[in-house]
Amino acid sequence: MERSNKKPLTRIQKHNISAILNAALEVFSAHGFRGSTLDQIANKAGLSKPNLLYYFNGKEAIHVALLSDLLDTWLDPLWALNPNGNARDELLAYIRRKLELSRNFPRESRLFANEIVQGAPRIENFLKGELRILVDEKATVISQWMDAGQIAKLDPYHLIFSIWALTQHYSDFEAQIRLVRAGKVTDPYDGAQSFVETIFDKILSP
Amino acid sequence: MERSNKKPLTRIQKHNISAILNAALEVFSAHGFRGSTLDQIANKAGLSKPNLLYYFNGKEAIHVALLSDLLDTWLDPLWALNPNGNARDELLAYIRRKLELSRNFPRESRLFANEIVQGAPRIENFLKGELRILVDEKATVISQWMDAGQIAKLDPYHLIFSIWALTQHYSDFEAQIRLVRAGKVTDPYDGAQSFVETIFDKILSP
DNA sequence: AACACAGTTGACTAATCAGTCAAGATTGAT
DNA sequence: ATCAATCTTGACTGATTAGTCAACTGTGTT
Repeated sequence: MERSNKKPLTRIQKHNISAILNAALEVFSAHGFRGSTLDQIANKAGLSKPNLLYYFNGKEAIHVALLSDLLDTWLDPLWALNPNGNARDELLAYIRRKLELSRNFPRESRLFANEIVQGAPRIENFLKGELRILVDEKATVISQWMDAGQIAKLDPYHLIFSIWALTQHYSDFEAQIRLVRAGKVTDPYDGAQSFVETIFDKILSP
Repeated sequence: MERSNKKPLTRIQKHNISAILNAALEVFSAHGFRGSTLDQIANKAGLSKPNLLYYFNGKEAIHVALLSDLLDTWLDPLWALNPNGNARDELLAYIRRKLELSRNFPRESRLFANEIVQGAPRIENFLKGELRILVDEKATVISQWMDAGQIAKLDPYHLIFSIWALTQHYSDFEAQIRLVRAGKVTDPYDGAQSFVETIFDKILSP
């Protein structure tokens, strides 16, 4: 993550590292990696640029730290899908968790989106490694639910992608929703949960 | 669009301007505005950088030219939604057009996505102007269809957003789909059309 | 109080990149 | 073939930006 590999962090280190990561998340998610500057990040973190580089070995290192923090969080909701639970309840709970993640961590979601739209150069290994294995595993579970007649028969992969698409749309394309609904709606998430749950309820009906 | 406002374009102008726009679309959609360089674009277009700047007044001008070409195309499928047609047929046709646009113009779609994810700084006026008016108009049409009992009652705005989310996901997040399905599936659009049509058929059922 | 180490910074460097310019090459109409 | 307009480019400039460094200040442990 940062410079050292020895354990104990001082009070000042903890404070500054978290200030840097928070500032970097703000800046990277809004402007992309190339569009962000160390000065912007240092500024937002309340540090000088050399001071920022005292804690991280470079721009790339900050970005990597953010992404690896993020990827674990990203897997969690899908991990929690319980093969022994009720199919519809489990999937709707997954959808709810994913939507909440989008709502509560829009900057993280956009950081991820920026990365993917530009071809996922830095998280290729995560996508075709950990994520792929998890998705395969859960797609199998979903298939079994479908075969047992608990939910409608659909392509389980496309089903998972559709959940990602719909839930992340509200954070990643928030600017579009906000501007198209300008004046009428202040919170882009207004009505999103009930809408998404309603349509997936219909989609999953056998 | 470019330097002059007098009419007739020479053979060389036509050729080079289209080579530049094509190269720029390739580069901007893959790396974002800030992540792209004039050298990359000039290179891909087979021109020297000064020569490229002979045709366009700057990096920004190329980007603006691409975006304004794109925005018209973007409105078309929604424009075509016919208030006097059959609700379900019209909506499914819209979904099909939108998915085809994603499949046939993935670079354009990603250019747009890059712009939105980063807060839509350059197309704010389009979003809260033309697009907003069109969306309001079509949302009203959809509401009337719902009131007439032709399709299920849902929030028409969220319905439109969900169509955008699902269809654009296949081009904008293509890298994710490709890597998660690596080895098993070569074309990310495989099965997409039938999946998307199936679920919207269910969603729209009264 | 003294000292070692953690933390901080102004002033740099080197690289990258958008954009300029003046001079030269090509084109096509006559 | 001539010539004016169009087209092309090597060699620049100036701005921005990632990253360095040596010198300085603050902290907490004894």
